[in-house]
Amino acid sequence: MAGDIVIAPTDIAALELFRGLPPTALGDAAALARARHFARETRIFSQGDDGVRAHAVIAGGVRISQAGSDGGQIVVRFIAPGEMFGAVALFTNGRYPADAVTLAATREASWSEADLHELMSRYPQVAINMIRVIGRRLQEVQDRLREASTQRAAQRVARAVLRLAQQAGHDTSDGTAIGFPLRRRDVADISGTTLYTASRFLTTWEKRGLLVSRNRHLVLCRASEIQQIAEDAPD
Amino acid sequence: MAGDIVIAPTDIAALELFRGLPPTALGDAAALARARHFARETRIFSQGDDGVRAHAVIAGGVRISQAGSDGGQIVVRFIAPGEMFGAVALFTNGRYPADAVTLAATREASWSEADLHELMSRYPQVAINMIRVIGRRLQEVQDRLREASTQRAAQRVARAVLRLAQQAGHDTSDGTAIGFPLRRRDVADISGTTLYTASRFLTTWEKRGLLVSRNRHLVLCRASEIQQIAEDAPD
DNA sequence: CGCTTCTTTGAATTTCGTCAAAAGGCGTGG
DNA sequence: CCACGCCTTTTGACGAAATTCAAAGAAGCG
Repeated sequence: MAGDIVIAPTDIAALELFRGLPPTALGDAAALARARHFARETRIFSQGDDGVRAHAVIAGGVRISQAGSDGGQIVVRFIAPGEMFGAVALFTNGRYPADAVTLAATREASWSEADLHELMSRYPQVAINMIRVIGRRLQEVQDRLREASTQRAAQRVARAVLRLAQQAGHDTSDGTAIGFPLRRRDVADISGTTLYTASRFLTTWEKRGLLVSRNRHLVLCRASEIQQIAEDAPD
Repeated sequence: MAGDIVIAPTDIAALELFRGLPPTALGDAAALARARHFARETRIFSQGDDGVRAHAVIAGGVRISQAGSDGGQIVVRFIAPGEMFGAVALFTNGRYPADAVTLAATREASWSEADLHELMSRYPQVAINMIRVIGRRLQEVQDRLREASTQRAAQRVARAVLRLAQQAGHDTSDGTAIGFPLRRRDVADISGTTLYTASRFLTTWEKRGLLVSRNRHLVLCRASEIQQIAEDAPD
């Protein structure tokens, strides 16, 4: 299920956490990293686990989801290549606050708490990068919170797919394709709505030619019209 | 409206951002700080402003609220004494992402971007503290996002007042009083519901004796029963 | 004492979640 | 290669929760 693999310094250089660091720092980071490979739909860690490490996706994708004491769950975030995950818990209470499950076959690297602190004290830029990454995510989650409280389901679903395209989209002949597979359930859980409501909107939009959904992969054909829906009220 | 005032190192020592620092560091921080005093309902900064500084409340309270392109707005957070605010923008895009307005007469301190970076490079613990603070807030906002998406209005309002009591509550003869004044509108905006819905629940609970609302100050009398409402479904 | 702001309460409307069931797609194993 | 089964998606009907609109009452402030 989880196989150890080698990791190249060029992989490390592509991570947001180590942006702008000198080659020696990248070498240090690579030397301290534990690299692994996971199959699709494999759990990397679970909510409540201790032994927290700082993770980053090299290739593939990860779904970070959070379940409440009641049944309800949301997708906190999807992690695309280059992004880190699970690291905030190192600085708060030492337990993962959410589940991490691969969306597809995935390569990841991770660092222990001690090693990350070592890297941060040796290269303060790592701490600065981390503040920037967490800060951006804080602002993004705050935006989503505002949307969840003030906007309707159609707008939230539209914004969610736009954000995903921004985060992990690559251009194809017929539009912007989102880099990892998403079920309707995933779209619902990141939009803050139900499977049924998300399905209704996506199907409607597909019939209008705004997007295409093929084999759990979304392709946005007319992003500007989806943007319209995100801003206006209509369904 | 805004008057400059002196600031004592003991005030600095009480700030979450400078926790665990040696006295010399506190002195440096105090020397670089700009301290000011604001009357009630005064705007400290506005969404979109540049010239970002890192702020902290010494005494009083601040409402951080965010408005979308549509009319809708939410309260992102209330800032109690000792807490920082407005600092994340220093590491992201250099513009305040929200409005900051005083809830009551308030003393605050603030640092320029250059001075904060200076303090961080001289005392790395400041950067670590900042990561911890932002990390905690990220987790808190994620919790609220999950609640907004999966729980009903009654539960969200109940959780909001419990969180506020936790954050800024002090015990009195008849229960836990929240340290700053809150209108129904404020409670609604932080619960992700409307003024009317929030009012209905609060008056219902007040009639049941779970809490008291006097002159815009909330006092939680039976926190355990409010906790019940937050966990169960009933109104 | 009058004005403004805040709060309460009622009634109608709407959105969205819930439940149920059928149809589709994909991979696996025979 | 086909058939079977499981997972995913679609679609309809219903109901409940909460927003919206309206208006009156209460409270603080000058």
